Amino acid sequence: METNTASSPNDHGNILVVDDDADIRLLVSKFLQRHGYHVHTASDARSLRETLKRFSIDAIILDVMLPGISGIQACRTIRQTSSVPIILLTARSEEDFRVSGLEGGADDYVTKPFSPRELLARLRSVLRRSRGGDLNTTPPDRNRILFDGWVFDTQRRELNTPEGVLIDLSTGEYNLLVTFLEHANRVLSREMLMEFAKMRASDPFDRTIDVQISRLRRKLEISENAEQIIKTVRNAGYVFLPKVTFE
Amino acid sequence: METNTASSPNDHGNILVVDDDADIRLLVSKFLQRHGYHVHTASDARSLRETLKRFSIDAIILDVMLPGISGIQACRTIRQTSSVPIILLTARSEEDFRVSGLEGGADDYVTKPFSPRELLARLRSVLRRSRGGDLNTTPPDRNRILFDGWVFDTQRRELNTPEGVLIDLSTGEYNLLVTFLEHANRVLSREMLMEFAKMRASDPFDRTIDVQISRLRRKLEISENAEQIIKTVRNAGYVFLPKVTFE
DNA sequence: CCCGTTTGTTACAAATTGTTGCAGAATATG
DNA sequence: CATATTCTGCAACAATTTGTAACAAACGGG
Repeated sequence: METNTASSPNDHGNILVVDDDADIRLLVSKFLQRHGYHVHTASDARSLRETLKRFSIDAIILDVMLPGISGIQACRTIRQTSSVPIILLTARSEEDFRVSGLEGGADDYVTKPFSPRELLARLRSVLRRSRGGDLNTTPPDRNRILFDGWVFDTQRRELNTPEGVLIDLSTGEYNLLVTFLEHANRVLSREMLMEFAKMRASDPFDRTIDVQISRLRRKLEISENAEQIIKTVRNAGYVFLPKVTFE
Repeated sequence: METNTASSPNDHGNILVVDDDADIRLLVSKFLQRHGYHVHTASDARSLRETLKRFSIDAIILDVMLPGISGIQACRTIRQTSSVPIILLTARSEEDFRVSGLEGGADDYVTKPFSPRELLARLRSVLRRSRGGDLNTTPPDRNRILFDGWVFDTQRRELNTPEGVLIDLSTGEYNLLVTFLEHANRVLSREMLMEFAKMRASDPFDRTIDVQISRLRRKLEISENAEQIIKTVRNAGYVFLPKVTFE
């Protein structure tokens, strides 16, 4: 078991990161430490249990795929003895896990590959709700997302321009935008985009995504705000450029 | 038998949670405890009886599916010796249970998967009526549901626009709206909608639900309030957009 | 049994998404 | 630097999915 409890100026709480991939453990740990959290790590179910026994943990970040045990199982096990907030890390195309994960007692989930910024937002939200004692009362509040002055309401599925004009999005445009927002500042391949945005299976030469991007861009250009939002990366895919703020 | 009587600052009463699924017992217990109730739990009919004998219980939350005994049976049995309020937990597609459950002496029911918020609302309502001593006089008062300024009275089956105009709904429209309200902000497939809204079995190409949605929408558009309420999700189903408040 | 109301069916219109082709941009090649 | 090659943008069209009017069947109250 690794315990990585480097102290930080302001202590926002003890977080336990559980993942069998050492890279991810390290990445997440460093990031959270920089934001004032104490971080413990564990790589399997056994060390998870031990850490929970030995330390007072405020929240757990848990990969759904652990060697030997599913994250859902782990989730239930934890829930038998504790109501500590849990955020699941799910790989793409594991929507089933996300649903059953929430049923299994998780409080929120983040899809890999995730932006640390998003993870942080979710963590804060979960901790806030946990302290308020109403973790199960309110659903995960992933509803308002801001970028470049735009406001996107995921609950109402509406998009407002910086000028406050309501733009309406088709289902496909909505799915695509959500995908970008959840993986902002990262180059997404056409393949990933199609999968995340729930489009139907992609032949290698499928240009559907290009057309959908084109349609989304047209709507995002309506604003005076001249900044480019979705940038093409030749031979790779597309990136969503603006800084994204959750909630 | 488990007894889980952690004390809470304000004591709102002793609740007995009966379910064979440990996860649900735990989830519900924690939640109710956080809201100031003493919680006892039982996993089968025998421990239910024992708990009732040993403690003064103010309300029972009872899963209809218990190993060895139907919740309805349990309900009747309890009623032979007590008039304690009972809330049934029913899985979906157990509509029969809901009806016969109320006949069997239950005071209200909640359909799984349920929001803890809704359960709490029902529990409060049942306790309030119980203390007033008029539990059998008045039907379950799951009556006021608010969304986007609209007021829906399930008892009278009436819907009022934000302007206060009364809209009347047919049975089918009522069922559909209730389904949406109980599962707001969630994409519901046509299949689920048909099942929940008690329409007759659905062939894969049945468009009945679309037509019913269309009819409901027409009534919901009467208000000046231009906001869209039910949104179509292509290839998936429909979502009810507004935030819903039970009271 | 009649009649008004509600619900189910069907057909066609409208909206959305997928496909293709070509023009133009970006990059590689000579 | 000129040209060839590859890749992307997007208009135009095709296919799919949804909206809803219009009609038929089923229901319910006298």
